[in-house]
Amino acid sequence: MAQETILLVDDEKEIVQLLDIYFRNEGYRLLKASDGIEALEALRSEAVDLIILDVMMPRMDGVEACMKIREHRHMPIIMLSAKGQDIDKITGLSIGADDYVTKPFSPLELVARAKSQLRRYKQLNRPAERESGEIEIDGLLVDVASHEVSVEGRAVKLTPREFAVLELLARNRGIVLSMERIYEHAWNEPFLDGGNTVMVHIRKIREKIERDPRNPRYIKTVWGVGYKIDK
Amino acid sequence: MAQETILLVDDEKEIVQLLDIYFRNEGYRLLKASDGIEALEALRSEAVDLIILDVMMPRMDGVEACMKIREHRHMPIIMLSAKGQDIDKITGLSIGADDYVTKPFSPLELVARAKSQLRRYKQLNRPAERESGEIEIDGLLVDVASHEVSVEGRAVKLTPREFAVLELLARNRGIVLSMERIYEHAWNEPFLDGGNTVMVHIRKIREKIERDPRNPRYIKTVWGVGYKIDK
DNA sequence: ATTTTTCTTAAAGCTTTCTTAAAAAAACCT
DNA sequence: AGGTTTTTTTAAGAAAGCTTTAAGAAAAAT
Repeated sequence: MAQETILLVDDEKEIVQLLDIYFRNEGYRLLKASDGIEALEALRSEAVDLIILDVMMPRMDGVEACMKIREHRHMPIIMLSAKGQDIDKITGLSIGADDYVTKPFSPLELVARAKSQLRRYKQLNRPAERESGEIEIDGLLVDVASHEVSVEGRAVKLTPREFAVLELLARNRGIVLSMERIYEHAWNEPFLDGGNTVMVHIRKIREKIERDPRNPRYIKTVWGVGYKIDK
Repeated sequence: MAQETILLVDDEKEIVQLLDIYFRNEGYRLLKASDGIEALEALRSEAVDLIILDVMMPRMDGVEACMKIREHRHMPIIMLSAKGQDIDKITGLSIGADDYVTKPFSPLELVARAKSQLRRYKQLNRPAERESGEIEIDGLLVDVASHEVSVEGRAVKLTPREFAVLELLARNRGIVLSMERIYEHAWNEPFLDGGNTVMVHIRKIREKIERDPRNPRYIKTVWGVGYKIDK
């Protein structure tokens, strides 16, 4: 998955530095700007997925920057405001921000809110991603929406991981997938050790969907390479 | 597909201007009215697919407008309300809005909810125009309009939140909904912490509608994914 | 302002799932 | 064929996820 970029706009060095650590730690790319003008410039040259804007800044404050950005861009914006800054006044303006956080705030909370906004934004951009909800292979039916699998009409209960592995293979019919690729896709984390977790899962899946696991009809072993479902 | 039309009713210029950008960008036609009276007029002369109504407006407020519209029309209505305005009532029988967003709202969230309502109504008008305001599942009756629920004829009293959760699941039969999605839909706010509030609510609902909560007939747990009601 | 209801939080207990390790089987290579 | 490597199979312990309870906080009703 591509790394997401966050633009943090604040003139207070300490805050920027602090948040830099937190967002980096969560795997985001963090761009920095210290006022509205800089922010607008940064937006011209970089692809940004989310903006965090402090309200109080020199040259161009957060409110103005927010409205300017909104004229052209629709990525989520989170506003940072100080306690005394009368939140109601800011939020009442309907400047188009998506969330508001008051200082002093917990960095973790801001990270959580940022994540939440990014999640929603991503979903919005691909709503019709019903990825053809169902995959049918011979007599094997994989229904992503309901998370159900059936073989020749008989329902089969798979665990989350098993489902992820089977779905991956089913979506890539005819393509051999290495253990690494399977692991990294289905587990969503790097494949480090040389464990045989994936194999064990394949075994479990076969046990459930194959009539004769020794002679699998669906998930074929490609010796020395990986697994695949034939086209 | 023909362009869909949204009628935005709000007296606050900034909000209208802001949303104009968003909905235009998403490919909708946006009509504007600044109070309930104008809204009703607009409805007479134009074909509208969805209405967004601010609760607080001069001349005729959103609540009254909503009720008036409901007398004649069957179309999705989303209310913009301040926090603390009896939300349960807004989506309840007397007022009859389909959804609501509280100010200050995230434009992205409003767009997402608008899309969701449009999708729902389109599906409703196509296969079998059966929105008697009731969803029937096996022996479970969910009355969307009056917010009443009964099992095998016996009335069951659910709290507003419980109802929101059950309604969401009932409207999405056969689809697994994650805790996140359930929370964000039924609570109308971002799911930040990893709390188990949703689970506790599910438990309460089961206690009320299931004969044997351990072996639920309606709300099924999908391990590691979420909850669903089977189709 | 008080009572009642609803919601949230936290923790304990239970169930399911995942991982690990090791032995057995199969495929490959020379 | 014999040795080597890779995959399959098993089983048990560890980890993760779900359920249930209960008590306090918050919200709503009176």
